[in-house]
Amino acid sequence: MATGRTHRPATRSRGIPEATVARLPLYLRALTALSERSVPTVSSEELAAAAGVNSAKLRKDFSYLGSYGTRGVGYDVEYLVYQISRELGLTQDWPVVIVGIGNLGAALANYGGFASRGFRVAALIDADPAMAGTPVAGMPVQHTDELEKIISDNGVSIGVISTPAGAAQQVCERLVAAGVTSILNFAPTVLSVPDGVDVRKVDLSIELQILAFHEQRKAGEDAAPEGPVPPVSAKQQRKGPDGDVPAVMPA
Amino acid sequence: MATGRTHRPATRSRGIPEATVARLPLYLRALTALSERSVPTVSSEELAAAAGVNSAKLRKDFSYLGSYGTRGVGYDVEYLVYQISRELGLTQDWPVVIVGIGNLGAALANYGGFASRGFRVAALIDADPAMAGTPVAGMPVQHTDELEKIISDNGVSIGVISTPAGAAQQVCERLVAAGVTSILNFAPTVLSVPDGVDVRKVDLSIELQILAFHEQRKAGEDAAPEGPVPPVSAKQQRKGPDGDVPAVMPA
DNA sequence: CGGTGTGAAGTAGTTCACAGCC
DNA sequence: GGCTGTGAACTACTTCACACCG
Repeated sequence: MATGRTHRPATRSRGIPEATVARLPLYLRALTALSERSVPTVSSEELAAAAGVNSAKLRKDFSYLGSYGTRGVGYDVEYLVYQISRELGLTQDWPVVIVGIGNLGAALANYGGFASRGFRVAALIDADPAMAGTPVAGMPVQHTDELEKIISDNGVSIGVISTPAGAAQQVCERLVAAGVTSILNFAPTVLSVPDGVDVRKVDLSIELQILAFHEQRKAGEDAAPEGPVPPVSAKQQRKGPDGDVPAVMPA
Repeated sequence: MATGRTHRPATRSRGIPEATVARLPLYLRALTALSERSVPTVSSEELAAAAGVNSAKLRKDFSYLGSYGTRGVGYDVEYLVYQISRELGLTQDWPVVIVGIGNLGAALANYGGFASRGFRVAALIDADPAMAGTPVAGMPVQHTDELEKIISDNGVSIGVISTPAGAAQQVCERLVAAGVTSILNFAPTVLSVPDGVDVRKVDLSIELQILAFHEQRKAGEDAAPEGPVPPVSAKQQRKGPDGDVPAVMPA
């Protein structure tokens, strides 16, 4: 999964578990597909399969929202789409700004999945004056100087950061100062934000590293390559978890 | 957090909890930064702050890898960098292919964070013959026809899918058939794969939807807009979780 | 002392299995 | 008969708090 989060750990919003919230968009996507094919109802089993989870989990998840199904029948597709959309807050319009219009920022600006879910790209912002004017995804790129004005004029509360790592914290602070309270961070840095501001992090290289970990396991335990980095100083014993770390790197 | 995962739930790789694995790249990044500033040792407290977690969690995480710290002192930065890299399998070279060179694929191809961690982009693949030859990030884009040959010639075991949703499952199947066993999926679809293949999913719009959920809470419970979608038929009672769902949408 | 390493306690999330309703 | 909704059991993860060691 994409990863990281920074959350007030108390006040778990109105009793819906975080893990459930994270799956609602998945259900919503599956339901939307069914809706487009004019399927009137689904069972938890079918919907779970489409969303890639098991049916007990799905039923438990829905039970936090209310009793929206019909025993012996299943769930009404249109009705559930509406309920989940409302729960997620997608029945309203969310203006977002994207800061940092490099390759990734441009990809985000062009990404159709935003508009289709109540998210509206209110502005594209970049620090490079040379980009100003050049349209990306049919919108003009505006200069960072305008950031505060754009945020307040448009009532933006969600910001996307796709700048280089070095610029991210500073951009974050300006966004927050201007009134943004939710941030989606693509820059490979830990952002620090005041309480009350949510940060979600998407980190491409972290995802690959997690895959590499599992991939390595599949390949079987090969001998580790020689250990180039000695420890602080001579030590007596290093206990590896269960017997790797041959005899190479410590002592 | 980026999201989704598809894992053999048994065989939790050699006893390192999945949640810990997901944080190792974070620690590694923080350690690398310290290493570049030639800091010789860190305490769990300092490192935890840099990685954005609490120190108890960090110490527990490291305890799964082995006893790599020194009581009263902290952790040797270089040594830990090596241990975590090795644990994650980053001491070896991982050739990856990126399939689907649209905006996002191009962004990924240009992303520096891959190369710096043992990941090498072995090929860029796209279905559009018009793209063949046009270099992206200094590499030629190759046609999908070559996919199988590229995978086996380069011994690729990790594939990145950044195609449109409609093409993703088919691409996935070809990758798997050709020998790929780990997939990072950016397409907004649930991929189905045989056992033994890992899929991680990064979904931009899901992350925004999760933010919107929390954002909505902060704004306070406003009246929900009128409910445009009636349920299956007239019903007696709908119990919302604790008293929303005014009187509008059911019955 | 100071800071790691870790059992024990606490909390969150998942799965089971079945009562209850359509 | 079929399928939802949910307590109860279980598993995973986190946090506490302190023994132990450099």
